[in-house]
Amino acid sequence: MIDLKLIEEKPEYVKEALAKKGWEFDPQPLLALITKRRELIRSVEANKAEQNKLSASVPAVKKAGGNVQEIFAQVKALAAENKDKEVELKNVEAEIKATVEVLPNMPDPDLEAGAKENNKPFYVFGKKPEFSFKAKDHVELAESLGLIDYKRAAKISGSGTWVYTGLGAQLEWALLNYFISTHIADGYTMMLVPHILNEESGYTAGQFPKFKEDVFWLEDSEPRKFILPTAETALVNIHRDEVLSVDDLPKKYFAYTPCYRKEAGSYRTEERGMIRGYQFDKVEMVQYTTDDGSDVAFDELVKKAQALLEGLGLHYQLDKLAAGDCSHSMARTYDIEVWIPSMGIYKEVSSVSNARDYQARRGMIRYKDKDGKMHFCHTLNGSGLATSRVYPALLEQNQQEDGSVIIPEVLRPWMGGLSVLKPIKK
RNA sequence: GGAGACAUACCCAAGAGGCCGAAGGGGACGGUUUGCUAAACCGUUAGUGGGGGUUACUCCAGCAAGGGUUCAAAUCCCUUUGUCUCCGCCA
Repeated sequence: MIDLKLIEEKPEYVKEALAKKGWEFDPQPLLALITKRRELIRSVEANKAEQNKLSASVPAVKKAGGNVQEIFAQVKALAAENKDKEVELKNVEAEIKATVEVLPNMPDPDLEAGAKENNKPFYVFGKKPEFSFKAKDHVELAESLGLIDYKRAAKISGSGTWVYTGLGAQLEWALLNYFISTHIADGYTMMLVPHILNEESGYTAGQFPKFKEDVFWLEDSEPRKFILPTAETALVNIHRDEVLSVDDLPKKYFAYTPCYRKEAGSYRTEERGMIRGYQFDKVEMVQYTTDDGSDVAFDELVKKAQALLEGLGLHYQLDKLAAGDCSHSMARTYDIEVWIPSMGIYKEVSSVSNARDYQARRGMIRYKDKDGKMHFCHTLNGSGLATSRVYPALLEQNQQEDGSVIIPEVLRPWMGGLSVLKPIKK
């Protein structure tokens, strides 16, 4: 949520910032509502003060044997007078909220305006592997190595899914273990969270109301609940409606969960295999920081995500996203994109974002500074990492002429020391 | 899933229609005493959100949340949420 005060004080500034995200925002109607709200409050509260004063005098008047009925009538009249305005005030406040809550976060000033095409890769690790043989894509590799069963997944679930089998499952688990143990070593607190969340959690994270169609909803839960599309949604709500102490910040968490997404209509034919599915595994990092601590935290999260990929020895590029490509709730996002040889493109494996106080305002996540003053926290999140693109990249980038795939050294402890995946004979 | 009990400040807890923004205790903080610690004693300790005012200050809301009854609600009624206990079911 954008600070209402800021909109009121610098409407043009907010308007221009949102324009960089491709969002048309006309502050005038909102400003009119804010003025209206203030007028109503003034009038409604003056009336209430009058009512309170009269009511408070009742016991004394009673004791003195005065006419209490007269006071009752007066207060009743005042209340009747106020009624319409109170309703109007409520409506105006609801309207203000509805207007502001759908606005995306403002991008940081240094971001390029515009969408995807203005993203700027600014760091590259490794280089594109060159194959002296005809390279296979990851679907072919996964099947020939006996790692993944797409057919049976379709049978038991449907398209957009897969089953990790045998060493394939072990490899997936090895990746997750590698991520998890790294985060623990870096001092992050491990969390295992519920996968079914209530609506407020989606609201605070900023996924609602705008993206309600993108998640899976449970039909028979009351109130309605949804299945998390990312562990961020859970982690960023852990301290909802809390006042943290400045001494406890930053708080550093990570969680492993599968992520469930509808991905309605987004399937593209070239995105075969596990590039895009309804369910994928991800380890997610989240930090809560002070309002001046989020830039440092952001750099740390980006470096951590990079380090994970570098540990695997995979070629990737680091992208600074243009304003319009940043997530709805985010002021700033860097993507780490791994090279998928068969597709000839880089695909996102990690997205590190700084929400600044956008989520904290929605969820009333605050902290008290040394002087006892209240501030909104800043929240940040970053994947560390999603396996569903790392896995294909790993298979494809590490494939050998004989169809085998080298297992990165960091994963071997969880693979029983195995160093190479070999094709299974049919 | 069924039945019941409960929800008050940092914690425990009183409170049963006006005298309650809320007793009492603990804790925390400050002070006195003390060679230090402990103890004792004294004091402070409702945060928050929203109006108004240059300030002093003042008003409105707020006793889980949302409605209602009433001139007046922590207190009565309804709904929701959460916690606990018992029963059923179950990994």
